[in-house]
Amino acid sequence: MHWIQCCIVTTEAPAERTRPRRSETVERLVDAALQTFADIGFAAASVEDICRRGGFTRGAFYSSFSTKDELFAALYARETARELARVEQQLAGIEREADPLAAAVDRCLSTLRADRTWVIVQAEYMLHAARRPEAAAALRAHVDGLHTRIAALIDEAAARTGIALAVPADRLARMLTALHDGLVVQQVATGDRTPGPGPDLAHDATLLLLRAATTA
Amino acid sequence: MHWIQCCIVTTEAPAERTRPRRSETVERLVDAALQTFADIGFAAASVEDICRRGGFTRGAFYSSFSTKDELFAALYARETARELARVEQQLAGIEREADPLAAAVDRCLSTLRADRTWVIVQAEYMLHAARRPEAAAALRAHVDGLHTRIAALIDEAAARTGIALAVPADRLARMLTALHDGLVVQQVATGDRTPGPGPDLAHDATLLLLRAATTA
DNA sequence: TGTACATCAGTGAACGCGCGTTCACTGATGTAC
DNA sequence: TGTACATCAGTGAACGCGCGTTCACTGATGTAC
Repeated sequence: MHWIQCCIVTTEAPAERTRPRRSETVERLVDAALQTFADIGFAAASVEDICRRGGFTRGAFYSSFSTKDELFAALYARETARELARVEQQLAGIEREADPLAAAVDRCLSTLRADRTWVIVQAEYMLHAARRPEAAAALRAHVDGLHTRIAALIDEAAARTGIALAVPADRLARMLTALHDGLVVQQVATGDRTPGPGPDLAHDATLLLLRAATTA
Repeated sequence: MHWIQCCIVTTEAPAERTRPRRSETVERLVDAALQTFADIGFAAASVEDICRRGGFTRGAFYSSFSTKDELFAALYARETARELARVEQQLAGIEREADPLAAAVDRCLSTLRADRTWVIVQAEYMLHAARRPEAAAALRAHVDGLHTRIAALIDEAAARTGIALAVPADRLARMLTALHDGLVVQQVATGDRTPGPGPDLAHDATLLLLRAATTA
C-alpha cells in the first residue's frame, strides 16, 4: 500500500497500463506512417507495411482509420504544426541581425533541412491529391491555412525589421514554399549530396527571390 | 497490280503490316505509360494497367522492358527532348521584344502550361528516385543533361538580348526548373483552377527571380 | 516464282504471393451496486 | 472491498482479388535455295 502510493508520487506514471489508450495507438500509427511513406512512398506503402512497422496487426488500423488518406490527414496536421512552430522560433529576433533577410533565409533553411523526410512525403501527397478531388479539397484547406500563417509570420517579421514588401505576404508565402519544395525535390531526386562548402543553391535562390520581393 | 503500285505511290504507306514492328509497340507502350502515370501515378500504375491501356497483354511489356523504371527512362528521354525543343522555339527572336525577360517568361510558361501532365509525372518520378539509388543515378544523368541544355539556351538568349547574368547560367537553370516544378505541383495539388484574369503567381514569381538574377 | 525453315512479336494460361477488408473473439479496463 | 457486467482496444484467421513473372505456343514476316 504504502509502496504503491510512493511509486505514484515519485515517477508520476499513473499506474502503467498494459493496454494502451486509443490516442497512443493513433500516435504510433502516425509515426509508423511517416517513416513508411518516407521509405517507400505513399502509394507504395500498404496498410500492412505501416502496421507492421508500428507493431500492430491490420485490424488495429481499421479500428482507428478507414483509409490511408485519413491517416495522412492526421499526419499532415501534426507535421505542419511542428514545422510552423520551428520557423516562427527561427524568425524571432531577426531584426537585430545586420542583414535580416539573409539571416532569416539561413536560419529557416537550416531548420527545414533537418527533416527532408517530411518535405518528400508532403510533395508526394500533393501529387496524389492532384488526382483525387476529395483529397485535393482537404489538402487545399490545410495548405491555405498554412500559407495564411506563414504570411502572418512574414508580415510580422517585415514590420519588426522595417522592410517593405513589394509583393503581398500571402503571395510571397506561396512563392517561397513552391521554390523550397521544388529545390528539395530536385536535391533528393539527384542524390541529395549535402551542400558542403560550395555555394548553396537553395540559399541563393531563396535570397534572390526574397530580395526581389522586398524594397530595402 | 497496277492498283497496288498506285496505292503505294499516293499514300506512301509501304504495304500495311498486320504485325507491328517492335519500335511501334515500344512507342505505344510509352504513350500508354504516360497516360497511366498521369492518371493514377507511377507507383500505383501496374504493368497490367499500362498494357491494358495500350491494348496489349502483359507478355508484350516483358518482351520489351524488364522493369517499370526502364519504361520510364524511355518516356523521360522522349518527353524532355520535346519540351526542350518547344522552349528553344519560344525563345527565338526574344531580343526584338520591348521587355525580353517578361516576354521570355510569358512565352515559355504558356508553352509549358500545355502539358502539366508531364510535369506531374516527372515530379513523381523524382520522388521515386529519391529512394532508389539506381534510379537516382540514371535520373541525375538525364537531369544534368537537361540543365546543361537549358543553361545553353539561357546563355544564348542573354547574349542576343545583351542582358548580363548575375548568376551562372547553369545555377539559374536549376533555380528556374525548381521554382517551376514547385509551382506546378502546388497548383495541381490544390485544384488546378486555371489562372484566370487574376495575377498569375507563376509568372510573377519566375519574373521576380529572373530580374534578381540579371543586371539590366 | 515457289518452298522450307528461322525468326519475330507478341498471346494467353498458369503459379504463387501479398494485400484489403471483414469479423468473431479475447483479455484488459471501467462502472454500478 | 468485492462482484458482475459492459465496453474498449485490439488480435488473428479467413476470403477473394489482382498482380508480377514465366513460358510454351502461334501466326505473321523474312530469308536462302
